[in-house]
Amino acid sequence: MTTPPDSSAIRTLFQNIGIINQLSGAVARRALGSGSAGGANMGTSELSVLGRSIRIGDGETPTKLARLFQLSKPSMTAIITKLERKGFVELCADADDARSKRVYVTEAGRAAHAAAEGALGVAMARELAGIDVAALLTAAPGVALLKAHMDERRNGVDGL
Amino acid sequence: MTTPPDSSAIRTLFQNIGIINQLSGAVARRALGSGSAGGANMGTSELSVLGRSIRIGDGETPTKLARLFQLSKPSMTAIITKLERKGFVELCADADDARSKRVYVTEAGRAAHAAAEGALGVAMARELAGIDVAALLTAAPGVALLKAHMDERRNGVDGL
DNA sequence: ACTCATTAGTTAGATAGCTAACTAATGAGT
DNA sequence: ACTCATTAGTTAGCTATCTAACTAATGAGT
Repeated sequence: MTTPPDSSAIRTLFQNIGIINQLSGAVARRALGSGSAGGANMGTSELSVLGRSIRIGDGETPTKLARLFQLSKPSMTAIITKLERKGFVELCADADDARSKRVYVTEAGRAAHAAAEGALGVAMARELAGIDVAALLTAAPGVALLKAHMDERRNGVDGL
Repeated sequence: MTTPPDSSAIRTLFQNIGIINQLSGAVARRALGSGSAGGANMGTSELSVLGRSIRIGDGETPTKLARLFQLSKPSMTAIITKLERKGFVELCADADDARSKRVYVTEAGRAAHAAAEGALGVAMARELAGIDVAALLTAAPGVALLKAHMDERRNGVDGL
């Protein structure tokens, strides 16, 4: 009973997810890297952090951001340091809690985000050209379910 | 027309895929790492290469394996070197083509593979305990489609 | 008001993937 | 038979992630 009957299908699913992740990462890296079309020279994680801070609101703590993206705290430190060096975010001390910092997006950060989003959108559209988008999106609910399940499992497992 | 109307849903899909990949990688690493339950101390890529060579047949060249798993040639060199050091595979020169090598799985490799598969199966079953497997598998066709599409796109893009 | 477990952030070191560039062998075109 | 583009595999160096362990601040329990 340890291994369900569908284990082969599930293994294939995870393997395909791994390959997709790898290939899409390569596409994104190429788009953001030293791109001609407004490429802003940032990594995909940097873009995600910037995007969330712009869309939903900045002033979050690094640890909160690490949790949101399911990244370790050291990884988030590294990402924020890179963004700060580029002048895309500013780190301010939290008035109430001297342990915490708050991340704010600068104007330069907003501009870089817009440019990078544009470049990435173009690259992804090109990458997905010709695919049956409706068929592709049938995967979304199952994937979201799996992500939510694993999120829950993880939370509380180890030190974020 | 560069950015389709569903771009937000697609972005979420890719983001969820990235998180799933990361979390499942952590689960697998824990299961294979220094595991008590027959943990064979190998990485997931090593296990995949071993598994494919056992199930479908060994004697493949490293480059062929790299293509099959959509990994770069240097990565495959690293994986095979690790497997060889552990005594799980043997590398033989190809008689017909002096540039090529052939990868054969040893008896120790077969045993290690069985142990690792068992440990991983248990870990994955535990990880997925309580999930709606049928709902999960509704994602499989869409994911397979996307993987196939990106596979095709990639082939011929750069030097494998 | 002390003590001590918890939390925020960082530092150090390991790992697995990548690209670029190299060597050696092959084979196609002249 | 030469030349040269292609292919197999490796090496070197980069990047992004991780875990483990650390410091400093917080706050709950006594």
